[in-house]
Amino acid sequence: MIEAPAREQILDAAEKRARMAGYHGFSFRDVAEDVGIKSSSVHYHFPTKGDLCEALARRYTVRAADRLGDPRILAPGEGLERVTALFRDAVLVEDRMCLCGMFGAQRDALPAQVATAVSAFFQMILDYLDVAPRASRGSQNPAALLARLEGALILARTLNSPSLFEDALSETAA
Amino acid sequence: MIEAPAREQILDAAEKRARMAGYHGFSFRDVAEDVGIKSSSVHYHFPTKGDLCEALARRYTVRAADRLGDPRILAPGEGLERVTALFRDAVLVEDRMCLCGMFGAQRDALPAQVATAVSAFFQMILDYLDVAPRASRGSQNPAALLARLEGALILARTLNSPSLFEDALSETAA
DNA sequence: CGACATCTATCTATCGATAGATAGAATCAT
DNA sequence: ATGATTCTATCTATCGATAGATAGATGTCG
Repeated sequence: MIEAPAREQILDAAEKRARMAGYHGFSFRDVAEDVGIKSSSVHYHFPTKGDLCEALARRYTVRAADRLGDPRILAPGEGLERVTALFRDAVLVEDRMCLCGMFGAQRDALPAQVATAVSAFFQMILDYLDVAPRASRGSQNPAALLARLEGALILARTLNSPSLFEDALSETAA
Repeated sequence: MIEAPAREQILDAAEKRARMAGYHGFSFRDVAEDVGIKSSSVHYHFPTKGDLCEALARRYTVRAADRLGDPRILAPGEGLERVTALFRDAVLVEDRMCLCGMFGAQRDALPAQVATAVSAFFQMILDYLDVAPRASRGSQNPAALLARLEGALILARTLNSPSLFEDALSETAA
């Protein structure tokens, strides 16, 4: 069993915690204990909390973009499906909030470097949906879909009802 | 100029901060300084942070319900309009996140009493939309609208674009 | 009425715990 | 043995929370 590099383990632990409790809801010590090292070692890899959370948001964005792939080569409607799948996994598989949805809600309380990285995530998704072929003319505007996905995540998790996530994505009442 | 009761001033300050930074993003001292008293005086009115934030969520729910009124006496489509107006004011007038959207995102890191009060807010809105007359048959399912509003709030604020809020509410691409 | 008691709301001061962050020694790997 | 990494140890600041004192309003009762 090959150990993941410490830097990645730190990011994994920090992402998990940030997606549960938000920027101010976890500490260097929390992350260090999760990984099994000392908090000063976390500071070695990420000098400040802003650095750590900026890296978090960037990695989150890159991973999402990788999974989404090139939007120009998709069948009509598939872009929408792929973005939806990202958020469906967050609630059904990971049972966590979207990292950037969480940070975005707290944007007034974030270091600028983190807020910028979070903006980049949203812009990436919006651009992707804008370029991806639509299923029908005028269907699904990017901002509307993304907003609904972020909100559905909050709703389904708060009311403890994963099925509410799907409800919130359908046009007609449940 | 009649001073508002200390309890209300405390709730006002705490709500403002909670809607900017989340549950862990503000302290008793922050609130106390905003009001111009000592943190121990805040504890007098709200013994624990859970008590304070539960009161926050309850007041938030009552105020929203008051403003929404009785859904049964509304014209078709007006319920939807009224709920939308609530969130539009949050982004355009108050420039703050929805308190319960913020807390909901952090539900894993909240005292149970707060999480329960937040659930009650969402349930109140969903019930309201469910009872209010729809504009057309099968139009707008409650969970979909509420999700989109919460998400639109996050999106518009993160990307620093109030107009994105309206974009996210329209069906067709901007 | 006047004296005593209670209540309300705030204060000062402090608690133990934890926050983010840093310096410098020790250790590990190449 | 050099550079990368982790450690021990510590700092300052702040966290939520509590204790005890106080001032002033209110209430009770002889």
